[in-house]
Amino acid sequence: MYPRHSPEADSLTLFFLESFRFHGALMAAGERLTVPVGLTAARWQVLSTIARAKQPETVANVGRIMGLARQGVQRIVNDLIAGGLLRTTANPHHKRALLICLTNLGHEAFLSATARQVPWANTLAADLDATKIDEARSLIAMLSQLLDGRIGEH
Amino acid sequence: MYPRHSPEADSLTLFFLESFRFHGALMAAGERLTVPVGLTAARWQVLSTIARAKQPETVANVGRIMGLARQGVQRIVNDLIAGGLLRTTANPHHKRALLICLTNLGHEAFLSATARQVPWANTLAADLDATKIDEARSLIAMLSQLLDGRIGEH
DNA sequence: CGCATTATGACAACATATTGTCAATGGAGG
DNA sequence: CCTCCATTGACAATATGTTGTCATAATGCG
Repeated sequence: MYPRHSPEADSLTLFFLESFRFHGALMAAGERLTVPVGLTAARWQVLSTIARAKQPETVANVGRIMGLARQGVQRIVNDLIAGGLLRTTANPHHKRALLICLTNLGHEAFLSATARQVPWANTLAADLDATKIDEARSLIAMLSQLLDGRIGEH
Repeated sequence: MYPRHSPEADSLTLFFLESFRFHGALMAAGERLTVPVGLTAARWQVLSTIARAKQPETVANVGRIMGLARQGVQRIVNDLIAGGLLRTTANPHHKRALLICLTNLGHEAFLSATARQVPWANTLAADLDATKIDEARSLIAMLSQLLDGRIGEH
C-alpha cells in the first residue's frame, strides 16, 4: 500500500538517527576539550580552520570550507576578534572582504587546544581500525555531496 | 616535541571534520523534506520518536532516547502541542510527568512526512551498500558511547 | 564603457539546543 | 512518618546556526 524503505534505505535511516546522537556527543566532547583552554567547540573549529589554512581566508571562504553559512562564521569570527585571538588584514583583491588571520594569542590558544586534542584523539582511537574510520568518512562525504545535490527537492 | 596523532587518531580527526559537514547537510535535507508538510526537521524528529515509541513517553524520556537535554525536547513538544499535533495524558505513576502522545492531526503529519521520507531515502540509498552503512553506524554508535564516557574509563 | 549579476559583510529575526536554577513530585531508608 | 535525594517540568540566559534583507564591491557581458 504505502511505499516502503528498501533494505539500504532502512539502514540509512537508522544511520541518520544514530548520527544525531553522535553529533551531540561529539559537540559535548568538543566543549569538554576546549572550555578549559578558554574556547568553545564552535570557536575552536573556526580557529582551527583558519590556523590550518595555507593562507589567510575571508569569512565567506571559511564558511564554505566548514559547510556553514557565512553569517554564522562571521559572528564567531567577530567574537574571536573581540577576544584578541583573530585579526583582519587588508585583502588586495577585495576592499570589503578582509582576510582573517591568527594573532599571537590566537596561535597560543590553538596550540593549547591541539595539545589537549591530540592525546584525547589517540586514546579514543586506540581500539579503532583506521581503515573502517576512513570507509565511514568516505560514506558520509558521499552522503554530504548527495544531500547538497538537492536530492528530494521540489 | 609535541605529541602527535596516531594514524588512527588522524583518521578520526578527519572523520570528525567531515561529520560536521555531514550533520549540516543532513539537517538541511531534513528541513527540505519536512517544511512542505508543515513541520521542521527538529519537530519531525520529536514527532517520529513519539510515534515510534511502543507506549506514550514522558518528555524527559524522549530526551534520553534522542540524546538531547529534556529542556530542548520540552520546548519542541510545547510547540507541537500548541500546533495540535501532540497532547498530554495523565501518568498513573507520576502526577507532574505527563505522558505525551499524538493527536489525529499529529498522526496525519507523521504519515505525510513518512510518505515523503521513504522515496527520498530509497533514492539516496540506491547506490549504497547496506553493509557499509551498518558498519558506519556501528562505528559512530561505539564512538558515541566512548564520548559519553561510559566505556573507555579504564 | 555601462549594466546586470554575483559576492560580501552587516544587521535582524528566528530555530534549535545547552546550562543553570527553582519548586513540586516520587521513592528509599532511617 | 519523615527526611534526603533523584526526577521532572518550568523558566531564564546563553551559544550556535539558519534565513532574509540591505548596501557595497567585484565581475562578466553587451
